[in-house]
Amino acid sequence: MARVTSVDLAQELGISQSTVSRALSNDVRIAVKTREKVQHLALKLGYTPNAMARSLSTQQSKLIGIVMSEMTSPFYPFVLEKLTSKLHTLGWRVLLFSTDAEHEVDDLLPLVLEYQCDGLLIASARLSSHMAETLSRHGTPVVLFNRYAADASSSAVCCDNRGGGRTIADYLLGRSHSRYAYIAGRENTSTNRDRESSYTLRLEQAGFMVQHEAGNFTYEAGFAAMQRLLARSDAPDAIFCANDITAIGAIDAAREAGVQVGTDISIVGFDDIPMAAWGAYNLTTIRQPVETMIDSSLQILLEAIENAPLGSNLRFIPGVLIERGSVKALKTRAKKVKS
Amino acid sequence: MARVTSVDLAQELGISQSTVSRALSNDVRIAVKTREKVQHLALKLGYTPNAMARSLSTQQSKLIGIVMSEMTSPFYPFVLEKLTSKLHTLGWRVLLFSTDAEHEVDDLLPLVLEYQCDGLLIASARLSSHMAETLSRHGTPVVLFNRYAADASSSAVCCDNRGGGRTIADYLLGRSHSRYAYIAGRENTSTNRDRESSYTLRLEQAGFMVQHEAGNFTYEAGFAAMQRLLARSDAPDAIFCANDITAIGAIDAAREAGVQVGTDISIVGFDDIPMAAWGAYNLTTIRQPVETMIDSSLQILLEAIENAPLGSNLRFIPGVLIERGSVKALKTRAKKVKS
DNA sequence: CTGAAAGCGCTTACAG
DNA sequence: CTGAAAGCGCTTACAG
Repeated sequence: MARVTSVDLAQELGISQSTVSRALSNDVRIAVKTREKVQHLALKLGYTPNAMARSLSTQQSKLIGIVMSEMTSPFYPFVLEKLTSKLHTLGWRVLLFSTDAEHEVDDLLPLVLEYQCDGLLIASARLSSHMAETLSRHGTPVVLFNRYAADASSSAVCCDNRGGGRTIADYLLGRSHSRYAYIAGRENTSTNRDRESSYTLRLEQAGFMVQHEAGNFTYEAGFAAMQRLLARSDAPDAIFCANDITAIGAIDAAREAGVQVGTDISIVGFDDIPMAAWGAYNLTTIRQPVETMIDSSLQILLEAIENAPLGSNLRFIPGVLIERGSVKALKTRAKKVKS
Repeated sequence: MARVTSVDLAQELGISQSTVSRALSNDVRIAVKTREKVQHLALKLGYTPNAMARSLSTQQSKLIGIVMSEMTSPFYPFVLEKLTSKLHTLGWRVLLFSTDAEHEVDDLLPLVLEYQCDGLLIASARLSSHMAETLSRHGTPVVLFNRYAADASSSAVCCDNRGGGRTIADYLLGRSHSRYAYIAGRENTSTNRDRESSYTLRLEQAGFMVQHEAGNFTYEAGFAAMQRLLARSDAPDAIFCANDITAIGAIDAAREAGVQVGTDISIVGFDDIPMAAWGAYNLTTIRQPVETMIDSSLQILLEAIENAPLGSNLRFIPGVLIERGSVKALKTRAKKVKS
């Protein structure tokens, strides 16, 4: 019942505890026979090193804190899963914190700090500059996933949302629609802002106005926004939604109203979550380069842990347009588009 | 840069470190003035207690390990989110481990043990009896979420899958279908077995055979299984799918083949994930009592942590049938059913 | 190659 | 109410 410690091993073997420690850590100069003896006994007795004690002594916890909200939206679980399993194989453990999307993560940080996380990854939550500063004072590197700080003080890796917005605008323009709209995500996110502003700008350059409907990245919001859009006298025939879930809600609303998606009207999403490919939706969207984003974040974070602070690092990774069936087909006599 | 410790506070204040510790822990007999002085300084200097040191000293980490696979399936993220946020408010932190569903969690356990988790929650992964034993030797309580060990050696809380299977059989029988089928999940899970066996048994009692198609809890498997089913000369008109995602795949396959779900054919799922309510699917299903399951698991686990081992504890919580549109309407002249 | 010892930052009897 | 001290279980210079 009482856990076996390195002292127990030492006593049993009649050697010093430091020797046991070295035998187990496997890399210091040590007699092969001693090492084998120790490791053998450790195995036999089911010895498990105490990570807390080790951390205290080495001053590193081998813990990465992950702060995540919206775990429930289909995009993030995938991220979380990949992140954890990659970290595990690299020898790190993850301490998970969840928060709701509206709030900044300030109240969580003390907890992260108590557990001496060696690094911190924040997905889909905001970090006040005050906290960014606390972290840097503690020497804890942080990288933001899929959003970036207004002041660019923290490292971040994002999908190139502006590029994506532009791509979609061009794509839609190429199909000669007449009225454009955007169904938004939460307004205070860089993700939403970047997607919208780039899309809108491009369309305006081409001489179109774009209608804006509020949303919050959810199915329900997409559904409701679409209903409002359809109720207008100047209902749009080309709609870019802040993310896939929103687009799926919009599609269901359109259908319920009897409008044919991909024929009467075009709807585009962003993310390429699995549901986008489901038969009922067949949604044209921008695929987020998740794997690359994950690898990138990890690389930046671990690098920062190794080599101490090295300033902030922003990375924008381009997504790719996935053409499916929710956009009207290209007309042969389409009007010419400049890009 | 160097983190401030209780010794720093003590020196600054000219008092002993033990007094600082007591002032901060907030509950021992201590002079009010001293306490205030200490807490004030702590705040000012941004002191953060070191949880590693505390754990080492108190012999409890305040860490709960959560092992989860299939994080990517829509059911689990919700569970994970709830679990973490509830644990947080109760003063626990969560150490997250992910594994793939096929494997047992044996290789992860050493890591869990190193970090001295006070308790362990395993969702959707199997635990070998050898490991269950190791855990109990270490005195680490464990509860399985949504599955149970064959030997019932570990505590577990599950949805009452057998009850659910029966409910669905009865419901379907009440609508007078003529040929029944089951699209399975992974065969080695208690969840799949319980849902299928109870469903099948009930139907057989009523004099029907049930066709079985293989699956693995995924959209793709549901889609493919449905295609196989439809290709048969004796294609079924009532299909229970191991979970909602499978059912959704099945619906898309049916539709693609031109069969009307809810009219020509009935499809029922299990879980009630958000997508089940989406307009395109409108799936009749059994709602898992997730909140209750979560509360129950937590209760059992935390109780076991407090009061040392108290044997295993199995809890089955009934789900509730959510009627939507994927099942044929009740015929007035339906044939009589005994339940 | 091995041992004795200090130290990581706390908590908590034990005295006073 | 406070302090001195031991102890939690490791790692890692420092000697030898």
